[in-house]
Amino acid sequence: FLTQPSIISTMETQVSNGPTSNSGLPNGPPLSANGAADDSKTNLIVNYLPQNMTQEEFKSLFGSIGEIESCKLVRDKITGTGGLAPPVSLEPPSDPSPPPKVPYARPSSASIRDANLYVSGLPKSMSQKEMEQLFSQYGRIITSRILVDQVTGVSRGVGFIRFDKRIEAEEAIKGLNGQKPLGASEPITVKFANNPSQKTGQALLSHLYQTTARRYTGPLHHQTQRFSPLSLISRFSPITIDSMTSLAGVNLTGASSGGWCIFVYNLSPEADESVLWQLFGPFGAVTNVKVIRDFATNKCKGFGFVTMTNYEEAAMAIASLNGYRLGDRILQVSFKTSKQHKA
DNA sequence: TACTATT
Repeated sequence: FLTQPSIISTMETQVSNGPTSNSGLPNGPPLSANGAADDSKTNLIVNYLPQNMTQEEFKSLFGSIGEIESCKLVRDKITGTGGLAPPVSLEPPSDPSPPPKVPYARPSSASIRDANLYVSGLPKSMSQKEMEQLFSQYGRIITSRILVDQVTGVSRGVGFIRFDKRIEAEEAIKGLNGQKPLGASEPITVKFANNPSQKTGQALLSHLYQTTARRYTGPLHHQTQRFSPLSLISRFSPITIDSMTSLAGVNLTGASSGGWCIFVYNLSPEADESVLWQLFGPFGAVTNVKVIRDFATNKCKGFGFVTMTNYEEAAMAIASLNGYRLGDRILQVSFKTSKQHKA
């Protein structure tokens, strides 16, 4: 049931209002006091659906369980890809009834919107349970997650907490943002999470910008280096670099399941993602670029990150772009290290 | 001005 990782992420939970009219049939949805359909026990939310699943496939999946009154497959507004949160309405459960295999959809209301928090700087040793314990003092947690490296399974120090109510999330930010968890050496950052569809749009626009810009600006001058003999840098194998940096007391964290992460320093305040695409793209497969910006000014803080799939191409990009003059600045480019630069 | 992280 799990999907392949993709740059196309699914949309934020979007719960339909479900059935609004009573069918009048013996098995129809129960009515609340005001006569409106009570779908609290018949409306389900289903996450992590395959992105290519169709409405028909989704319906037939649940149709084998019971009669479906209505169902909706929620798709990303921008990409049209599916994958999340179609409310399904089934006949009311018998009493007593077994617990549902998928959670009931919560009734849609303004008070539960924007209650999702993004947490970074978590100690790598902190478990999801421990994170929940930290946040549970501020309210009822609906969902939580800690992002992990897909290969090693180790925490990336980043997670999500969705509270039942927005005011609970606000209180958690006030209480925990910038605070050190018990025993932690670094403070955590707690903020409202981005809406996934926003990020999807940004990624698409970056890509679009990249491909469109290339089409009209013609070959970049780095492009020839893409075909340079790789044997020249073969002595810089990952193992060699690892052993060298271990001796130097610097940990490389450039390598991960997502590819090789490159640290780019001395970007101008006006730098944006497209400049990183243009600089690194000619050297090979670039899967991600990120310019780090100041929250208040939205200006680049002087550095960014580029992820490249292949080690040889990443090494060639670093060898070529470290010391490269961009405008009036000399770039410093290296594999990302785990901590601050050491001389 | 020196190391992110957005299910």
